[in-house]
Amino acid sequence: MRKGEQTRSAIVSAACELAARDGLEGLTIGALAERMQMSKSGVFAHFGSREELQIAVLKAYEQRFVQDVLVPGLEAPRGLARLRAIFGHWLEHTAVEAASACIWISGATEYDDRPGPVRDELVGMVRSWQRELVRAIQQAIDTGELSADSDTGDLVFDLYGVILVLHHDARLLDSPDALARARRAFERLIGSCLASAAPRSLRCASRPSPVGAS
Amino acid sequence: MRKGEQTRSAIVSAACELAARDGLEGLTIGALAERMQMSKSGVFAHFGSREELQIAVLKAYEQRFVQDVLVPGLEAPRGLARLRAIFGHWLEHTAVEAASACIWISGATEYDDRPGPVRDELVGMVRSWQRELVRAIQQAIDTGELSADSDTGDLVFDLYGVILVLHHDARLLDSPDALARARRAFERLIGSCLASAAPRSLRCASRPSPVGAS
DNA sequence: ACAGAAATAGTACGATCGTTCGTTTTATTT
DNA sequence: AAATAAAACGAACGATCGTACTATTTCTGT
Repeated sequence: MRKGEQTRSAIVSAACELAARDGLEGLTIGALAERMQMSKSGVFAHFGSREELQIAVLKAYEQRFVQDVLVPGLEAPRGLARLRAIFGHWLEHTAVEAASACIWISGATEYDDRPGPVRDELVGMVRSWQRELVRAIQQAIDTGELSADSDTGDLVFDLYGVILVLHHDARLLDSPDALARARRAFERLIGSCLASAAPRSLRCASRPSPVGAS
Repeated sequence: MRKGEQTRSAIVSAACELAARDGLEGLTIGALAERMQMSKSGVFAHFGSREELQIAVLKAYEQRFVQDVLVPGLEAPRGLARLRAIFGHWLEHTAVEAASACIWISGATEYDDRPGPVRDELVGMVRSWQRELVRAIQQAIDTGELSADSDTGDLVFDLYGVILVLHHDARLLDSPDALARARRAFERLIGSCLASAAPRSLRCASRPSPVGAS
């Protein structure tokens, strides 16, 4: 009963790499078996269906994502520092993994028109992550660092956009500037939500000069 | 000699719809033939290979995109008005087509790790479109409407991010607020680049209250 | 209307897909 | 060490993939 779980997790690990390259829909049991130097049926037996394999990959990815991005972020104190830390790790996760794609992002376009258990799982994970972001933002509002009239939904929307376009430009367009642009975009977004000293009616909009990102 | 081109364009048109649902990699000649009520070989003969079919779909999409977004945008006078018009049409194109995906966006994640002629074609189109955006932004700087120290590359990056996250949230998450959030994000981005009366050193960042989008 | 060309159909191929089933090997427990 | 359970294999299934080939139909120019 122990050997099984061991190889199963090895299979899932290899499947994550394949799915990062070819997408969850491009993940095939045959290719996975070859990579594991196992028979197709041997691999298949661990999951019972391809869908179960895809869901297992998604769950493994979420676990790693949380471990890489959220957990280290939670070490920073509540408020703007934590929000910066979380987004910083998210940026790094996205940029470092410019070599291997994010299956939440590739899965988004694969499954936005494909109902089923895999899509449901994916949507649940993304929603859960966005809820986590809302919480971090709200805490930064509660500490008074971000302005009280900041729209948390809008800010999550904007932050997610930065990650998506970073992923897009770095991977598809091979843009070497993408990470720097993403950092500046983040700083500008935060800057526009800062609870500044000036009353709102006196404020005006401008692009802040680049400042060191966390 | 005429019937051929006629049915070929009908095939491409149908292929666009299939590719919007299943992605360019999910597009199969068999499904396309069935939808056209033709034989596989009959469809195949028009292209010679699947890759050629995919490229034909990409070209057709670009043509429609330019017709829907750029051409109507060019009717507005050079400068901020034109930039607003172009982005407005782009938003509409993305949101209205929330029913059918953008194959540039889905293709980005499909081909960012898959070299070949299809990817090359896609990258060329996206780069070309981003160049068009840079031009529109530069004109808005030249007219003095946007501040001279605005980074056109950064702004294109940010605008693209807004479109990507709109596509993401509207289609995967079924978010009804996505379009409104995208409009606000655009207004904020433009606002941060406006050549305001105050000298740069006196400016401070803030989220502008929502204003009517074009 | 007829000849020639263009367009479509039909059939088949090898490959790969996810999946099933019975067998054999390997690991665990008694 | 023997008995039992778990795990991996091997072969085969029907389906579908893109593509090659030849035949047949349909269009087109005269």
